[in-house]
Amino acid sequence: MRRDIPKDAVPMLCASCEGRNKGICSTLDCHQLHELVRSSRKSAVEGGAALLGEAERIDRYANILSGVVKLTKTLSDGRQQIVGHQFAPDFLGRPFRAESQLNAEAATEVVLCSFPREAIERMMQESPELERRLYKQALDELDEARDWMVTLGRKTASEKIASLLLMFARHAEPSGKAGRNFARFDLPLTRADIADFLGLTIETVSRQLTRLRNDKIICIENNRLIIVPDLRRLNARAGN
Amino acid sequence: MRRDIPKDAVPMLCASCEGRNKGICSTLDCHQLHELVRSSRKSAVEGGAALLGEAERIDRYANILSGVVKLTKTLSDGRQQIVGHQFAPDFLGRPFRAESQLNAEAATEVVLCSFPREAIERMMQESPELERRLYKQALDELDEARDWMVTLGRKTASEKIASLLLMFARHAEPSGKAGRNFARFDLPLTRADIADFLGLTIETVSRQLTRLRNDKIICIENNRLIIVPDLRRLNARAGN
DNA sequence: CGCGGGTTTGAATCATGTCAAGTTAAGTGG
DNA sequence: CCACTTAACTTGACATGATTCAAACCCGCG
Repeated sequence: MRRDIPKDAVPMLCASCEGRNKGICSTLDCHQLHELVRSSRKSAVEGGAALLGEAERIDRYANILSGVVKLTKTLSDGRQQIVGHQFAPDFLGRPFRAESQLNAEAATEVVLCSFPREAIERMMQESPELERRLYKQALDELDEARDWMVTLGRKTASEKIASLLLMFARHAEPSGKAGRNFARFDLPLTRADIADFLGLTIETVSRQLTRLRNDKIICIENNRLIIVPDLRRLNARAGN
Repeated sequence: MRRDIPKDAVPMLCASCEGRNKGICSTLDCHQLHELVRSSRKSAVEGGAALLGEAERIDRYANILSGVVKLTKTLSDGRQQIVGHQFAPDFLGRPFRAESQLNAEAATEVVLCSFPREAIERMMQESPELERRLYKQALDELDEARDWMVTLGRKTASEKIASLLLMFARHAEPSGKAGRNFARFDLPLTRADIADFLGLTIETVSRQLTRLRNDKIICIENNRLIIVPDLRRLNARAGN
């Protein structure tokens, strides 16, 4: 390996990186970090870009440094369903499987730090902390997927919309106190995306959004910026 | 610890146990197995029994040795959704969280081998193989949950029913060649369970089942035993 | 100015839910 | 062995929420 960089310092690339602070890299020591950096690659992609296709070979995993990624699945006749969203500093990838079972697409502009599959898998062998960290993320994603199953299976259209807004309100809130009762955020999804996520049509999404607006639960500016004056009222609409 | 049992032998309890062969215990050596056995408890519960309540403290995890467990979530007004099923030799539990976010209920008679939470968590620290095994199960469950999200969000009632039957056909097939094109199995769920899983009503479930029967895709005997003469035709109905 | 993507709105249709009877099958007790 | 009960399931008629199809709108951009 290389000698010229002090082993006890964090690589420059990582010093100010969110992945390093909160993501999976927080489990790595300086040595491991240096090793990973050697094969890692930082990249930015614009919204709408495909990151990974269904049944495609996976050769790189990545950390999401900023932006929102949507995970989708498609039926043979074209019906589509979003099965999850990932935010910084999530890890993007499905260890132990060579082929992807879903599509990953940038919903907004996304910045990634990617590394070869083998690098992560080797490091996972060496570092139980890393593996545990990944395990925990998988469990969290599982909890989340199951929550959405309830929403998809049992909620009405307007409850679905309210639930979605609530999720983004929680994620967008710039780690402001959790107790906050109002929210203001950019919806990173088109109506079509929302429909795909909630198992609805764009028309129904549109109708329910205007209903929420008429009832003064939300304000919509520029079709994208959402303002929720009273999160409790929105929560009530979400059926929880 | 005890001395009279040779450390290099598999504990009697485990010798013929499915968990030992295919479950998480397959990652443990004899020593670890002996340690776990000391605090483990084998139990059988009849169908319908609650294994774990929402927001309940978790103090024991378990291996499922036989039977089917259903995992459910409930909205405040009583609407219910099944969010997953577990079969032998799955591990039942949610590490790293003291409170359950879901209900677990025996769908059929179920035999469990349970152990204290701490025992597993300690052993997870010691054995990366065990942790990896659990991680893999979590990833599989995540894949499955996402598959069902597509079904819940985008499929019609009859496609949902067909998908469910297909899942049970796959799980029930006693590891007969995967290439098998017909199946015969006991439906371990009531119509109400099916409805709760697919986000439908029992009436719709009943109607779609009779439709499948009229179309000769399935035969139903005793309201419980399902025979599928041609899995490909069923698969076509499932919208894949 | 007009063009196109994303969005909203309206009216008609359809799938699924709701409500209400029946049916079947499995006890249970006389 | 025969009521009687009960739970699970089926079937029918009707109501309704969501989709479909069609049209209009809005707004940034060439």
